[in-house]
Amino acid sequence: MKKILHIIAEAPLFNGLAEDQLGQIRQIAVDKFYDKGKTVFLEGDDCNGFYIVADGQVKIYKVSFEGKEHILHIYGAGNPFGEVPVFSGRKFPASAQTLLKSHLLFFPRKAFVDLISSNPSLALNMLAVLSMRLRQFTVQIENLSLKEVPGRLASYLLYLTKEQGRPDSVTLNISKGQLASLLGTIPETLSRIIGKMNQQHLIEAKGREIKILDFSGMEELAEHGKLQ
Amino acid sequence: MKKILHIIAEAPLFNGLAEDQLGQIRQIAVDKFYDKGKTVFLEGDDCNGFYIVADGQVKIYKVSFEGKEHILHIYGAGNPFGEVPVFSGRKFPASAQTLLKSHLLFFPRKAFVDLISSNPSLALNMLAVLSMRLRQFTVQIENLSLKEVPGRLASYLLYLTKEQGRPDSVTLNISKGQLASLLGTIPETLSRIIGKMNQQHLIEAKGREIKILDFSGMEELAEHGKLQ
DNA sequence: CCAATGCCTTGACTTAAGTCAAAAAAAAAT
DNA sequence: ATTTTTTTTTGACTTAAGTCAAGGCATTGG
Repeated sequence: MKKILHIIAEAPLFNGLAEDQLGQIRQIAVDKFYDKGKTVFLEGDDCNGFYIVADGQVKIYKVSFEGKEHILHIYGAGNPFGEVPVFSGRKFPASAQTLLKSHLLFFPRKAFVDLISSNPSLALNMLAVLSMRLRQFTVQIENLSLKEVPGRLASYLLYLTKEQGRPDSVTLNISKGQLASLLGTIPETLSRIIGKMNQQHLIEAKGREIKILDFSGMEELAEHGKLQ
Repeated sequence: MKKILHIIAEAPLFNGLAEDQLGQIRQIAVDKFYDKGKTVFLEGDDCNGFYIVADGQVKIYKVSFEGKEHILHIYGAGNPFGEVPVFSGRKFPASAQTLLKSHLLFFPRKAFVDLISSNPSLALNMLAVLSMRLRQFTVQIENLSLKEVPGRLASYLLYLTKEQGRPDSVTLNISKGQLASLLGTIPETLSRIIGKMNQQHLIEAKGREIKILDFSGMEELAEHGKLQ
């Protein structure tokens, strides 16, 4: 287990803060440990603070009336989540569950708000993080409303190549069922589309390993494409 | 034309701030006037500040490769927009255009960031505004990915009844074509769905005036419904 | 008053993607 | 290793919603 202070110092949210500020933040952070598949909070729960992933993986999701689940985000180490209701209100707008055994840092609402009130640079960092989130949401809404599923999948795979730093292959870090949910579709549809992309030599998918055979073809698909 | 100071004092973003703080904000606000249908900024433009609608109406939208437009938001008096890149980066993630003759207040980036740095309560207000935006986006994504168009329309109409304070009738403040774009669909589909809702005596639509005949039926549709 | 423009609706058709059911493959447990 | 369970794929079918094209309606201006 990493030292809390180290994790805090590495988190983008607290990037560039002075050492004594990091110390103050450490004071209010609470360690929490979860097994795989455990609920961190549920939509509608009262919010008494927010979390940062120290280690592991957490999904943020909503469930429809019929029980259909849609994953909004998947967060790994360094990412904060649940920070929205700290400032906007009292209830969580979505649910959170661990996908892996996870170590989370919990920041109690009141203590954190007090801290921000006396640390303008922390406030600015927080504003930057929320703005980035809004930007990502804009992209996600654009994807959902302007693109068909193949385009969304292509976008996601290209995003993964960037994140994983290899231009010609990616490794899915979630199951295909979860990926379907993240892309706003269902496993059957996703499976068929991956099959088609294979056929057309755009990709070569074997389990969770996916080779990108035609990068520019995928880019075209992500931008404005349909699959024949 | 309303006094700038008055508009500032009324805006939710600056709610609860002390008088001298409002004075400081007024110092940096710049008046801008636009005719109907004018572009305020385009996606990809460098962001040198953000806006608040003093009077009129502004749409925030994205355009797909094929030229299909999707409206993300429509903002009226009191609402800020374009504040995301002030904190997250340099480019606007979407475009903005006036729907009506509008009076906007412009807040230059640098001056505003300086102001926030010395005003923790302003920072907290700003955090609350961004959090509310994130919450709305969550709802919008949920709508787009979990509901079909009739459900999204029902949600929107019910939202309008709340906003306009009448439980049994609403007035659209935008054209049906724009409404279609806001709901992530096209005018033809919207027209057919309004027709069906009329047939089933859920609503009675005449031009931009829509009577809600069956409120609970609409609620059910918004929550988990399909139209027969 | 009538033309003209933009907005909305309707009809016929196509298609992307969902549902249901079952088989196949992979992963986990015994 | 073999059973059990979960995940993924495939097939047949249905349906929501998009496209294209034409017509109707209404608002504005000559």
